[in-house]
Amino acid sequence: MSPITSGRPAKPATILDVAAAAGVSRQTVTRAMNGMPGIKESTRERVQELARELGYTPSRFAKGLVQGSRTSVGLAIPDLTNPYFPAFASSVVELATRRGWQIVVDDYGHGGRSGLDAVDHLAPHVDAVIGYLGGYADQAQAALGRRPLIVLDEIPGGAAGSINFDYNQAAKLAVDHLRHTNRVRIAYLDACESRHPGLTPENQDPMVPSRVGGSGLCTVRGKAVADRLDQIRTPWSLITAEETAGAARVAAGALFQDRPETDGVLVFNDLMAAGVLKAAADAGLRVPEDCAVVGMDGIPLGELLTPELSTLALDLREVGRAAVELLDGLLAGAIAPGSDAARLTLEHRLVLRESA
Amino acid sequence: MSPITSGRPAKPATILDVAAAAGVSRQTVTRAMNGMPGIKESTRERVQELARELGYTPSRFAKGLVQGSRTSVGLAIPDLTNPYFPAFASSVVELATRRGWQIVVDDYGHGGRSGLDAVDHLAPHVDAVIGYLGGYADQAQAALGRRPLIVLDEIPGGAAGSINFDYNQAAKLAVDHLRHTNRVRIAYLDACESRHPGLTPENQDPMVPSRVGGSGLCTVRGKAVADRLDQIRTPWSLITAEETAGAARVAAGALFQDRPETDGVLVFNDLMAAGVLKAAADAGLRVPEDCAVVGMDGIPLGELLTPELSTLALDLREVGRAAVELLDGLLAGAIAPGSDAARLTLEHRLVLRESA
DNA sequence: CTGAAAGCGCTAACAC
DNA sequence: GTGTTAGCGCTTTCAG
Repeated sequence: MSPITSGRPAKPATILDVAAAAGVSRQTVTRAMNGMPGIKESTRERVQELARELGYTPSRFAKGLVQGSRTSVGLAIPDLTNPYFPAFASSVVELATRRGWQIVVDDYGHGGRSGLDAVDHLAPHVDAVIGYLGGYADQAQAALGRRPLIVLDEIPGGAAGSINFDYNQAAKLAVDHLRHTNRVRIAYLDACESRHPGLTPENQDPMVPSRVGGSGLCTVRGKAVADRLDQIRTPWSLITAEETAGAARVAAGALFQDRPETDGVLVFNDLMAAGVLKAAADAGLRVPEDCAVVGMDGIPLGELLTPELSTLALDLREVGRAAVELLDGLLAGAIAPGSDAARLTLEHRLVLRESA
Repeated sequence: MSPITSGRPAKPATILDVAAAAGVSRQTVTRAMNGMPGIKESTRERVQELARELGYTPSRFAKGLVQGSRTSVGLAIPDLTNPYFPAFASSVVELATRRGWQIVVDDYGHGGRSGLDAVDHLAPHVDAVIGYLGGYADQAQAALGRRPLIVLDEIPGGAAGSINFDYNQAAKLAVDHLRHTNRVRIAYLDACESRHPGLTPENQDPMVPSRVGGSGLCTVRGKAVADRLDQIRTPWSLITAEETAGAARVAAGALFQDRPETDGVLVFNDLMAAGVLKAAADAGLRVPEDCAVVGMDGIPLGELLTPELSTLALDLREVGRAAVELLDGLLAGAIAPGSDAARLTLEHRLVLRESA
């Protein structure tokens, strides 16, 4: 029988405990545990057996200290509950794993935490952060020191890397499509109270009136849509809702009630667009005959809805790939932090399915 | 100006570099960086400034080695792309973060990796693992040594903790509902080639014939459904598909073609049920009038579908909470590994919406 | 094949 | 207030 089989040690066993139990030096234990050469097979087995019995697990800290870490990347995400983010995360995790990196996630969507809180929480444990922070790029990069931060969908500021989306291009695609299909009473449903990048005073356009209920545009997405709409002199209304399908459903319900002439709705994201589709059904509206609906994101969810959602689609696996490769370049020193090469802009495609 | 402002050091700065630059001892640097008392404010600021300039970041390994780790938990997940898993992960991440734990995720759904691969990958970096491994409980627990493993939805074997679902109860709920609403030609769509726990030889029932195309039941879920169906002597057919909405749509399409008399379909999970709903629409079937559809999982997606999906719902936040609390107990020694208290069984609720 | 020394970067204790 | 001394648990030399 084994010398020590029972009793759960308060202190976990160390390499010395195993060495002592086996009557060998700690080197021999290292060699046995790590499959290193220069050790007799019988010794190795004996040591491994003892290690198992003692419940010995090498300290990842001691190991990391002496060997240099495998790289670990923080992933800061506002809400795992919005399918957009898992879709993105899935891609990041896959590519990162393939590189032998590990991903530490922080979903900061609960308990009133911010993207900056997430970075602060991650900072002590990671070598870099990729995140949708909703506007703390500078402070977050400061918290990370020299370790690279890649922000998505926000003003990059001092962040080492950034990925942005060309919403002007996207808005043009969608708005023009709506107009070309003869939609003349267009509404845009924006997300508010969101963790998405707000408009700064500079790019806040006082000429864009709040069309409904005195509320205004909240997001750069909204700004781009408004600009395009105004540019082609199309009357439109603005509504806003929290960034959930349920809230969007309610808001769109009110819209369809107040302005039954609405014949096209462009929506902040696909999840909210799903709510709009529901609201249209609630109101007895046929989509797209009575009213077209266009979402934004391109998440797989869109294809499961009825009618299937037309949307400004991002290739999310591609976005993830871009983030990971950018980080790789930054980490390797191949890309300079803050340089042009570290400032990516991706474009949406207009994917027409059934809803528009 | 600062003494060293440019040049990216190959070796990251250590506490000694900062101490040297500031002309103080490393202890003082520690005190400055960690907001510890017993240091002059001016010194603290000077040191912090220098640290920033040198790009100094305390080594998490050295820190962990000396302080004892914050606990880090691996989360092994088969596919972030199935909304079920992010919903679960969201809950786990929230509760874990609240405890100051960090979560390292591994989505093993890509590149032919298994749940065991995921655990092997996570093992060196974590103090425990929570995961849907799809059947490697014993080997995974062995890989973790004394560190607790909590497996979900599989035979727990030697895993320290486990969470299972009472599929017999669930199957009864759904099947009986279908029968009580006079569905007489019921089909069950099972997931195959899945990472879900297969039937072991012991619980494989040779009396359950393969009803369609020579394929058989793959999952314990399927077994429970089959048992209940047979028990109440209801004729039924079995079809199988890969665990995606698209595959389910194709499979269900074939079913509706081959057996147009089918008036009720029970589906392995909600994602696949979404595909079945699509297939029904493709076939011109009205749901639930012509054919009822019942899913399993209770993910929010179900409410966005048309018709809204009736389903055997799990409270996923609750499942996450159970996993985290169980792990907490295990880690604290309040719950003994493998004991009854570490073997949880949760139940589904039948949530009736529009599709059945 | 095995052991002894040295040191990774940090912080807890104690000095001063 | 600040510096000095000891390790944390492990792997890398380098000797035997």
